[in-house]
Amino acid sequence: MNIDTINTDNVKAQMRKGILEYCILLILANNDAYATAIINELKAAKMIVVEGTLYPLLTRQKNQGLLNYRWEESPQGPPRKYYMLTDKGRALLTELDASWNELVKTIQSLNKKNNNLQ
Amino acid sequence: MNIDTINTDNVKAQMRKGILEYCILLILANNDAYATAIINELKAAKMIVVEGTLYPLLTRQKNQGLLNYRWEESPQGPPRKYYMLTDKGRALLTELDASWNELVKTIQSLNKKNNNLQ
DNA sequence: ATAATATACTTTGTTATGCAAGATACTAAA
DNA sequence: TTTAGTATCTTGCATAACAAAGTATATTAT
Repeated sequence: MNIDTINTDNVKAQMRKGILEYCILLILANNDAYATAIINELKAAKMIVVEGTLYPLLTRQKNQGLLNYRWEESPQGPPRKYYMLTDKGRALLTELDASWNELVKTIQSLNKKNNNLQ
Repeated sequence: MNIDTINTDNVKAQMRKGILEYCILLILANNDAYATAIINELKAAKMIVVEGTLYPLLTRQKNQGLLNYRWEESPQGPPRKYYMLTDKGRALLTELDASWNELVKTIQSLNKKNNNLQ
């Protein structure tokens, strides 16, 4: 997914597909985090995500320049890759916030129509 | 996507992928409609969808027993396939409404965290 | 008549991506 | 030195969104 594509026409269509990416940016906007912590946070929010999904996604976002990472030693076990938002990532997050709000409104309006007629 | 899968564990994960399906059920809950009309309604809501996406999706939902259709003559042009919700489709729509609300709350809570810390 | 245009449905091939499953690697404790 | 726990990464499969082309029907213009 190209960041420039998101910004133009089909924001909501891209939002539809990008909710997981959006959630990751939201989590990282709060705190730098490593993959397992992100998975746990998503699980706590009842959004099941597995490693085979998350790792490639983080790599993709990093390659797009949305994220960076640093290695940190763990109190127990192998070192952890802590991801953090870049400026570009923060900029995209701001746009995705707007797209998300639009999507919510769109679905509200589709719902409202039904309520009016029932 | 299996209707029984949706109802159990990973509602939000399925919701993420199923927003377009959700929108179609929402539109059809309002009025029976044929494909071109559905596309226009989604375009009006700035959710770009093309024929190559919509037609297979409608067929899928019909095969799952969520939709039925009837043929209707058009004032101009070839006959139209009007889709309508089945009872099963309405039941799923009710569940997806709940899942959607949960997803909105989840993202609100991820957002709230950030606001509290800034 | 018939060619052109508009409308509508369908199919094909490509690409992307979510996931299950397994592989690799580091650390600590038994 | 083997087991258990934590963590990252990879592979192979299935699904699905899309672009693009194809098929079919009806109307209008020539």
